[in-house]
Amino acid sequence: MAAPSRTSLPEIVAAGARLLESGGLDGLTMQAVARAVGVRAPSLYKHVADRDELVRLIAEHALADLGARLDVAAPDGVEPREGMRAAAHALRRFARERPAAFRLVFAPGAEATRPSPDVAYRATATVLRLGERLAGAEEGLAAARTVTAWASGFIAMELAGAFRIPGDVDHAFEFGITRLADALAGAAAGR
Amino acid sequence: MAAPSRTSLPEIVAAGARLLESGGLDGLTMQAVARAVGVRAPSLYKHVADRDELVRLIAEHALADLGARLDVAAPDGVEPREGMRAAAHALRRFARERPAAFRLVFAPGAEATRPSPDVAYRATATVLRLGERLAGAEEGLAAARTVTAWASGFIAMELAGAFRIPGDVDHAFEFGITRLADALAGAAAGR
DNA sequence: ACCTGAACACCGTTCAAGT
DNA sequence: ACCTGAACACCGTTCAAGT
Repeated sequence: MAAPSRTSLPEIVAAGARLLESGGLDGLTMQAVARAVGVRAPSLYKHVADRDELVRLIAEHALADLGARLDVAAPDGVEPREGMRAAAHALRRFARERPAAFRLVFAPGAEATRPSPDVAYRATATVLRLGERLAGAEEGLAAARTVTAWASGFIAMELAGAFRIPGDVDHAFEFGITRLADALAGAAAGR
Repeated sequence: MAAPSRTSLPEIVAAGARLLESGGLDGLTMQAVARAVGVRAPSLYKHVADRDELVRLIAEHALADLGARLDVAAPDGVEPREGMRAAAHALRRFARERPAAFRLVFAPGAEATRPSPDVAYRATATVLRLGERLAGAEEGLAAARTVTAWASGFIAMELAGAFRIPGDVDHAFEFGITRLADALAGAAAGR
Protein backbone atom coordinates (compact mmCIF):
# COMPACT_ATOMS: atom_id res chain seq x y z
CA MET A 1 0.00 0.00 0.00
CA ALA A 2 1.02 3.54 -0.69
CA ALA A 3 1.12 7.06 0.70
CA PRO A 4 -2.02 8.01 2.63
CA SER A 5 -3.30 11.50 2.10
CA ARG A 6 -1.53 14.07 4.23
CA THR A 7 -4.67 16.15 4.49
CA SER A 8 -8.39 15.73 3.88
CA LEU A 9 -11.31 17.50 2.25
CA PRO A 10 -12.91 18.54 5.57
CA GLU A 11 -9.59 19.96 6.73
CA ILE A 12 -9.22 21.85 3.45
CA VAL A 13 -12.75 23.26 3.61
CA ALA A 14 -12.28 24.30 7.24
CA ALA A 15 -9.00 26.04 6.48
CA GLY A 16 -10.61 27.71 3.48
CA ALA A 17 -13.51 28.97 5.58
CA ARG A 18 -11.07 30.45 8.08
CA LEU A 19 -9.07 32.17 5.34
CA LEU A 20 -12.28 33.47 3.78
CA GLU A 21 -13.18 35.32 6.96
CA SER A 22 -9.69 36.60 7.68
CA GLY A 23 -8.81 37.81 4.20
CA GLY A 24 -11.99 37.86 2.15
CA LEU A 25 -12.51 35.98 -1.08
CA ASP A 26 -9.27 37.47 -2.38
CA GLY A 27 -7.35 36.00 0.53
CA LEU A 28 -8.74 32.56 -0.21
CA THR A 29 -5.94 31.43 -2.51
CA MET A 30 -5.01 27.83 -3.23
CA GLN A 31 -1.52 28.58 -1.97
CA ALA A 32 -2.76 29.97 1.34
CA VAL A 33 -5.11 27.01 1.84
CA ALA A 34 -2.29 24.61 1.02
CA ARG A 35 0.02 26.30 3.49
CA ALA A 36 -2.68 26.12 6.18
CA VAL A 37 -3.09 22.36 5.78
CA GLY A 38 0.61 21.64 5.34
CA VAL A 39 0.93 20.74 1.68
CA ARG A 40 1.76 22.50 -1.59
CA ALA A 41 -0.92 23.99 -3.80
CA PRO A 42 -0.87 21.26 -6.47
CA SER A 43 -1.77 18.63 -3.88
CA LEU A 44 -5.13 20.28 -3.26
CA TYR A 45 -6.22 19.17 -6.70
CA LYS A 46 -6.32 15.59 -5.37
CA HIS A 47 -9.32 16.66 -3.28
CA VAL A 48 -10.94 19.40 -5.28
CA ALA A 49 -11.36 19.98 -9.01
CA ASP A 50 -10.54 23.67 -8.88
CA ARG A 51 -10.84 26.78 -6.74
CA ASP A 52 -14.48 27.37 -7.66
CA GLU A 53 -15.36 23.94 -6.30
CA LEU A 54 -13.58 24.74 -3.06
CA VAL A 55 -15.48 28.02 -2.79
CA ARG A 56 -18.72 26.17 -3.41
CA LEU A 57 -17.93 23.58 -0.74
CA ILE A 58 -17.17 26.34 1.74
CA ALA A 59 -20.49 28.01 0.87
CA GLU A 60 -22.37 24.72 1.27
CA HIS A 61 -20.69 24.02 4.58
CA ALA A 62 -21.61 27.50 5.82
CA LEU A 63 -25.18 27.00 4.65
CA ALA A 64 -25.44 23.72 6.56
CA ASP A 65 -24.07 25.47 9.63
CA LEU A 66 -26.67 28.19 9.22
CA GLY A 67 -29.44 25.62 8.83
CA ALA A 68 -28.41 23.95 12.07
CA ARG A 69 -28.39 27.29 13.89
CA LEU A 70 -31.88 28.08 12.63
CA ASP A 71 -33.08 24.71 13.91
CA VAL A 72 -31.71 25.44 17.34
CA ALA A 73 -33.05 29.00 17.38
CA ALA A 74 -36.57 27.97 16.37
CA PRO A 75 -37.15 24.43 17.62
CA ASP A 76 -40.27 22.44 16.75
CA GLY A 77 -43.33 23.64 18.55
CA VAL A 78 -42.23 27.21 19.12
CA GLU A 79 -44.96 29.78 18.58
CA PRO A 80 -44.46 30.67 14.91
CA ARG A 81 -44.16 34.45 15.14
CA GLU A 82 -41.70 34.04 17.98
CA GLY A 83 -39.90 31.35 15.96
CA MET A 84 -39.60 33.64 12.95
CA ARG A 85 -38.22 36.37 15.18
CA ALA A 86 -35.67 33.96 16.65
CA ALA A 87 -34.67 32.68 13.21
CA ALA A 88 -34.15 36.21 11.89
CA HIS A 89 -31.96 37.06 14.86
CA ALA A 90 -30.00 33.82 14.39
CA LEU A 91 -29.38 34.76 10.76
CA ARG A 92 -28.13 38.16 11.86
CA ARG A 93 -25.79 36.59 14.43
CA PHE A 94 -24.48 34.22 11.77
CA ALA A 95 -23.77 37.16 9.47
CA ARG A 96 -21.88 38.98 12.20
CA GLU A 97 -19.76 35.97 13.02
CA ARG A 98 -19.15 34.96 9.40
CA PRO A 99 -19.77 37.99 7.19
CA ALA A 100 -17.82 36.69 4.23
CA ALA A 101 -19.64 33.35 4.35
CA PHE A 102 -22.96 35.19 4.57
CA ARG A 103 -22.09 37.13 1.43
CA LEU A 104 -21.02 33.93 -0.31
CA VAL A 105 -24.36 32.30 0.46
CA PHE A 106 -26.73 35.21 -0.18
CA ALA A 107 -24.88 36.99 -2.97
CA PRO A 108 -22.87 34.32 -4.76
CA GLY A 109 -20.75 35.18 -7.77
CA ALA A 110 -19.90 32.70 -10.53
CA GLU A 111 -22.40 29.91 -11.12
CA ALA A 112 -19.84 27.25 -10.24
CA THR A 113 -19.49 28.58 -6.72
CA ARG A 114 -23.20 28.44 -5.81
CA PRO A 115 -24.44 25.95 -3.23
CA SER A 116 -26.40 23.05 -4.70
CA PRO A 117 -30.21 23.35 -4.48
CA ASP A 118 -30.15 20.31 -2.20
CA VAL A 119 -28.03 21.92 0.46
CA ALA A 120 -29.95 25.17 0.12
CA TYR A 121 -33.25 23.38 0.50
CA ARG A 122 -32.19 21.57 3.66
CA ALA A 123 -30.96 24.81 5.22
CA THR A 124 -34.29 26.53 4.64
CA ALA A 125 -36.50 23.73 5.95
CA THR A 126 -36.95 25.34 9.36
CA VAL A 127 -38.00 28.70 7.95
CA LEU A 128 -40.31 27.04 5.46
CA ARG A 129 -42.05 25.15 8.27
CA LEU A 130 -42.39 28.36 10.25
CA GLY A 131 -43.82 30.09 7.21
CA GLU A 132 -46.47 27.41 6.83
CA ARG A 133 -47.48 27.54 10.45
CA LEU A 134 -47.52 31.32 10.32
CA ALA A 135 -49.40 31.93 7.08
CA GLY A 136 -51.03 28.60 6.28
CA ALA A 137 -50.05 25.81 3.87
CA GLU A 138 -51.10 27.83 0.84
CA GLU A 139 -49.02 30.93 1.56
CA GLY A 140 -46.30 29.29 3.65
CA LEU A 141 -43.67 29.34 0.93
CA ALA A 142 -44.40 32.97 0.07
CA ALA A 143 -44.23 33.93 3.74
CA ALA A 144 -40.92 32.15 4.27
CA ARG A 145 -39.49 33.85 1.18
CA THR A 146 -40.71 37.25 2.24
CA VAL A 147 -39.10 37.03 5.65
CA THR A 148 -35.88 35.58 4.22
CA ALA A 149 -35.70 38.28 1.56
CA TRP A 150 -36.27 41.05 4.07
CA ALA A 151 -33.85 39.71 6.68
CA SER A 152 -31.05 38.89 4.25
CA GLY A 153 -31.50 42.22 2.50
CA PHE A 154 -31.44 44.12 5.78
CA ILE A 155 -28.30 42.32 6.91
CA ALA A 156 -26.58 42.75 3.54
CA MET A 157 -27.24 46.49 3.75
CA GLU A 158 -25.91 46.49 7.28
CA LEU A 159 -22.74 44.66 6.25
CA ALA A 160 -22.32 47.01 3.31
CA GLY A 161 -22.37 49.94 5.73
CA ALA A 162 -25.61 51.33 4.32
CA PHE A 163 -26.95 52.43 7.70
CA ARG A 164 -24.77 55.43 8.23
CA ILE A 165 -27.62 57.72 9.10
CA PRO A 166 -27.69 56.43 12.63
CA GLY A 167 -31.14 55.50 13.75
CA ASP A 168 -31.08 52.49 16.03
CA VAL A 169 -30.35 49.60 13.69
CA ASP A 170 -31.05 46.94 16.32
CA HIS A 171 -34.43 48.47 16.95
CA ALA A 172 -35.16 48.73 13.23
CA PHE A 173 -34.44 45.03 12.80
CA GLU A 174 -36.65 44.05 15.70
CA PHE A 175 -39.37 46.40 14.48
CA GLY A 176 -39.19 44.96 10.97
CA ILE A 177 -39.35 41.30 11.89
CA THR A 178 -42.22 41.85 14.33
CA ARG A 179 -44.29 43.84 11.88
CA LEU A 180 -43.55 41.41 9.07
CA ALA A 181 -44.51 38.37 11.12
CA ASP A 182 -47.73 40.05 12.23
CA ALA A 183 -48.60 41.01 8.65
CA LEU A 184 -48.01 37.49 7.38
CA ALA A 185 -49.97 35.94 10.23
CA GLY A 186 -52.72 38.43 9.50
CA ALA A 187 -52.87 37.17 5.93
CA ALA A 188 -53.60 33.66 7.20
CA ALA A 189 -56.36 34.96 9.46
CA GLY A 190 -58.07 36.06 6.25
CA ARG A 191 -58.13 39.71 7.16
CA MET B 1 2.31 71.45 -25.30
CA ALA B 2 2.40 67.71 -24.84
CA ALA B 3 0.52 64.49 -25.48
CA PRO B 4 -3.20 64.73 -24.66
CA SER B 5 -4.72 61.70 -23.00
CA ARG B 6 -5.68 59.01 -25.46
CA THR B 7 -8.60 57.98 -23.29
CA SER B 8 -10.61 59.36 -20.38
CA LEU B 9 -12.00 58.34 -17.02
CA PRO B 10 -15.63 58.20 -18.24
CA GLU B 11 -14.56 56.02 -21.15
CA ILE B 12 -12.64 53.75 -18.78
CA VAL B 13 -15.55 53.46 -16.36
CA ALA B 14 -17.99 52.74 -19.20
CA ALA B 15 -15.74 50.06 -20.65
CA GLY B 16 -15.31 48.58 -17.17
CA ALA B 17 -19.05 48.47 -16.62
CA ARG B 18 -19.51 46.64 -19.89
CA LEU B 19 -16.81 44.12 -19.05
CA LEU B 20 -18.31 43.64 -15.58
CA GLU B 21 -21.60 42.51 -17.08
CA SER B 22 -20.09 40.37 -19.81
CA GLY B 23 -17.48 38.57 -17.73
CA GLY B 24 -18.28 39.19 -14.09
CA LEU B 25 -15.92 40.75 -11.61
CA ASP B 26 -13.26 38.25 -12.67
CA GLY B 27 -13.50 39.43 -16.25
CA LEU B 28 -12.96 43.01 -15.18
CA THR B 29 -9.17 43.03 -15.51
CA MET B 30 -7.02 46.08 -16.05
CA GLN B 31 -5.70 44.53 -19.21
CA ALA B 32 -9.18 43.93 -20.64
CA VAL B 33 -10.25 47.48 -19.78
CA ALA B 34 -7.09 48.85 -21.36
CA ARG B 35 -7.67 46.86 -24.53
CA ALA B 36 -11.26 48.11 -24.68
CA VAL B 37 -10.19 51.75 -24.56
CA GLY B 38 -7.17 51.32 -26.81
CA VAL B 39 -4.23 51.66 -24.47
CA ARG B 40 -1.96 49.36 -22.43
CA ALA B 41 -2.72 48.49 -18.84
CA PRO B 42 -0.10 50.75 -17.25
CA SER B 43 -1.71 53.81 -18.84
CA LEU B 44 -4.89 53.27 -16.83
CA TYR B 45 -2.98 54.27 -13.71
CA LYS B 46 -2.92 57.83 -15.02
CA HIS B 47 -6.66 57.94 -14.43
CA VAL B 48 -7.22 55.58 -11.55
CA ALA B 49 -5.17 54.72 -8.48
CA ASP B 50 -5.76 50.99 -8.67
CA ARG B 51 -8.30 48.37 -9.68
CA ASP B 52 -10.32 48.75 -6.48
CA GLU B 53 -10.86 52.41 -7.28
CA LEU B 54 -12.06 51.52 -10.76
CA VAL B 55 -14.48 48.99 -9.29
CA ARG B 56 -15.73 51.62 -6.87
CA LEU B 57 -16.24 54.15 -9.64
CA ILE B 58 -18.20 51.60 -11.65
CA ALA B 59 -20.35 50.88 -8.58
CA GLU B 60 -20.94 54.59 -8.01
CA HIS B 61 -21.84 55.15 -11.63
CA ALA B 62 -24.30 52.25 -11.49
CA LEU B 63 -25.80 53.63 -8.30
CA ALA B 64 -26.31 57.03 -9.89
CA ASP B 65 -27.96 55.34 -12.86
CA LEU B 66 -30.22 53.45 -10.47
CA GLY B 67 -31.10 56.65 -8.63
CA ALA B 68 -32.12 58.31 -11.89
CA ARG B 69 -34.29 55.36 -12.83
CA LEU B 70 -36.03 55.48 -9.45
CA ASP B 71 -36.73 59.18 -9.97
CA VAL B 72 -38.34 58.47 -13.31
CA ALA B 73 -40.30 55.48 -12.03
CA ALA B 74 -41.71 57.38 -9.03
CA PRO B 75 -41.93 61.06 -9.97
CA ASP B 76 -42.85 63.74 -7.45
CA GLY B 77 -46.50 63.70 -6.55
CA VAL B 78 -47.19 60.06 -7.31
CA GLU B 79 -49.41 58.35 -4.75
CA PRO B 80 -46.84 56.95 -2.30
CA ARG B 81 -47.92 53.30 -2.23
CA GLU B 82 -48.03 53.29 -6.02
CA GLY B 83 -44.67 55.08 -6.08
CA MET B 84 -43.09 52.47 -3.82
CA ARG B 85 -44.45 49.74 -6.06
CA ALA B 86 -43.02 51.44 -9.14
CA ALA B 87 -39.65 51.98 -7.45
CA ALA B 88 -39.43 48.33 -6.44
CA HIS B 89 -40.19 47.22 -9.97
CA ALA B 90 -37.61 49.67 -11.34
CA LEU B 91 -35.01 48.18 -9.01
CA ARG B 92 -35.87 44.73 -10.27
CA ARG B 93 -35.58 45.83 -13.89
CA PHE B 94 -32.20 47.40 -13.12
CA ALA B 95 -31.02 44.12 -11.57
CA ARG B 96 -32.11 42.16 -14.62
CA GLU B 97 -30.33 44.50 -17.01
CA ARG B 98 -27.20 44.86 -14.89
CA PRO B 99 -27.02 41.91 -12.50
CA ALA B 100 -23.30 42.24 -11.82
CA ALA B 101 -23.65 45.94 -11.07
CA PHE B 102 -26.60 45.20 -8.78
CA ARG B 103 -24.45 42.75 -6.84
CA LEU B 104 -21.61 45.26 -6.68
CA VAL B 105 -23.93 47.87 -5.18
CA PHE B 106 -25.95 45.72 -2.78
CA ALA B 107 -23.33 43.17 -1.77
CA PRO B 108 -19.99 44.90 -2.13
CA GLY B 109 -16.77 43.14 -1.27
CA ALA B 110 -13.62 44.90 -0.13
CA GLU B 111 -14.09 48.23 1.66
CA ALA B 112 -12.18 50.11 -1.01
CA THR B 113 -14.71 49.15 -3.67
CA ARG B 114 -17.80 50.47 -1.85
CA PRO B 115 -19.67 53.50 -3.17
CA SER B 116 -19.17 56.64 -1.13
CA PRO B 117 -21.96 57.51 1.34
CA ASP B 118 -22.59 60.62 -0.71
CA VAL B 119 -23.42 58.80 -3.91
CA ALA B 120 -25.44 56.23 -1.98
CA TYR B 121 -27.40 58.93 -0.24
CA ARG B 122 -28.31 60.70 -3.47
CA ALA B 123 -29.46 57.45 -5.07
CA THR B 124 -31.82 56.71 -2.20
CA ALA B 125 -33.39 60.16 -1.97
CA THR B 126 -36.48 59.18 -3.96
CA VAL B 127 -37.19 56.12 -1.84
CA LEU B 128 -36.60 58.08 1.34
CA ARG B 129 -39.13 60.71 0.26
CA LEU B 130 -41.63 57.99 -0.59
CA GLY B 131 -41.04 56.40 2.80
CA GLU B 132 -41.80 59.66 4.55
CA ARG B 133 -44.97 60.27 2.61
CA LEU B 134 -46.01 56.66 3.18
CA ALA B 135 -45.28 56.26 6.87
CA GLY B 136 -44.87 59.78 8.16
CA ALA B 137 -41.78 61.86 8.92
CA GLU B 138 -41.02 59.89 12.09
CA GLU B 139 -41.01 56.43 10.52
CA GLY B 140 -40.10 57.44 6.97
CA LEU B 141 -36.49 56.33 7.17
CA ALA B 142 -37.46 52.99 8.72
CA ALA B 143 -40.10 52.46 6.05
CA ALA B 144 -37.68 53.25 3.21
CA ARG B 145 -35.13 50.88 4.70
CA THR B 146 -37.67 48.12 5.15
CA VAL B 147 -38.81 48.26 1.54
CA THR B 148 -35.24 48.54 0.25
CA ALA B 149 -34.11 45.60 2.38
CA TRP B 150 -36.99 43.44 1.25
CA ALA B 151 -36.72 44.30 -2.44
CA SER B 152 -32.94 43.99 -2.65
CA GLY B 153 -33.02 40.74 -0.67
CA PHE B 154 -35.76 39.32 -2.89
CA ILE B 155 -33.87 40.25 -6.03
CA ALA B 156 -30.55 38.95 -4.70
CA MET B 157 -32.22 35.61 -3.98
CA GLU B 158 -33.71 35.63 -7.44
CA LEU B 159 -30.32 36.32 -9.05
CA ALA B 160 -28.74 33.62 -6.91
CA GLY B 161 -31.25 31.14 -8.28
CA ALA B 162 -32.90 30.59 -4.91
CA PHE B 163 -36.42 30.35 -6.35
CA ARG B 164 -36.16 26.91 -7.86
CA ILE B 165 -39.35 25.69 -6.32
CA PRO B 166 -41.41 27.35 -9.00
CA GLY B 167 -44.23 29.35 -7.56
CA ASP B 168 -44.86 32.47 -9.60
CA VAL B 169 -41.95 34.72 -8.74
CA ASP B 170 -43.42 37.76 -10.50
CA HIS B 171 -46.59 37.37 -8.52
CA ALA B 172 -44.66 36.88 -5.28
CA PHE B 173 -42.79 40.14 -5.88
CA GLU B 174 -45.96 42.06 -6.63
CA PHE B 175 -47.67 40.49 -3.62
CA GLY B 176 -44.76 41.36 -1.34
CA ILE B 177 -44.44 45.00 -2.33
CA THR B 178 -48.17 45.62 -2.13
CA ARG B 179 -48.52 44.05 1.29
CA LEU B 180 -45.41 45.80 2.57
CA ALA B 181 -46.57 49.20 1.36
CA ASP B 182 -49.97 48.66 2.92
CA ALA B 183 -48.45 47.58 6.23
CA LEU B 184 -46.15 50.61 6.35
CA ALA B 185 -48.95 52.98 5.42
CA GLY B 186 -51.03 51.33 8.12
CA ALA B 187 -48.37 52.17 10.65
CA ALA B 188 -48.71 55.86 9.80
CA ALA B 189 -52.47 55.65 10.21
CA GLY B 190 -51.73 54.75 13.84
CA ARG B 191 -53.46 51.40 13.69
C1' DA C 1 -0.73 6.78 -4.89
C1' DC C 2 0.14 11.04 -3.03
C1' DC C 3 3.39 14.76 -3.27
C1' DT C 4 6.31 18.15 -5.42
C1' DG C 5 9.19 21.50 -8.37
C1' DA C 6 9.01 23.44 -12.52
C1' DA C 7 6.50 25.45 -15.94
C1' DC C 8 2.67 28.07 -18.34
C1' DA C 9 -0.50 31.55 -18.95
C1' DC C 10 -2.27 34.78 -16.59
C1' DC C 11 -2.96 38.78 -12.93
C1' DG C 12 -1.99 43.96 -10.72
C1' DT C 13 1.37 47.28 -10.34
C1' DT C 14 5.80 49.98 -10.82
C1' DC C 15 9.12 52.45 -13.32
C1' DA C 16 12.69 53.83 -16.37
C1' DA C 17 12.96 55.05 -20.93
C1' DG C 18 10.79 56.54 -25.12
C1' DT C 19 8.04 60.29 -27.86
C1' DA D 1 3.10 64.82 -20.17
C1' DC D 2 1.16 60.58 -21.61
C1' DC D 3 2.50 56.05 -23.20
C1' DT D 4 4.98 51.78 -23.16
C1' DG D 5 7.98 47.43 -22.54
C1' DA D 6 10.11 45.15 -19.17
C1' DA D 7 10.10 43.57 -14.74
C1' DC D 8 8.35 41.91 -10.12
C1' DA D 9 5.58 39.43 -7.14
C1' DC D 10 1.85 37.17 -7.31
C1' DC D 11 -2.23 34.00 -9.05
C1' DG D 12 -4.57 29.03 -10.72
C1' DT D 13 -3.48 24.94 -12.88
C1' DT D 14 -0.93 21.05 -15.21
C1' DC D 15 2.30 17.47 -15.32
C1' DA D 16 6.43 14.79 -15.33
C1' DA D 17 9.31 13.02 -12.04
C1' DG D 18 10.22 11.72 -7.32
C1' DT D 19 9.11 8.62 -3.08
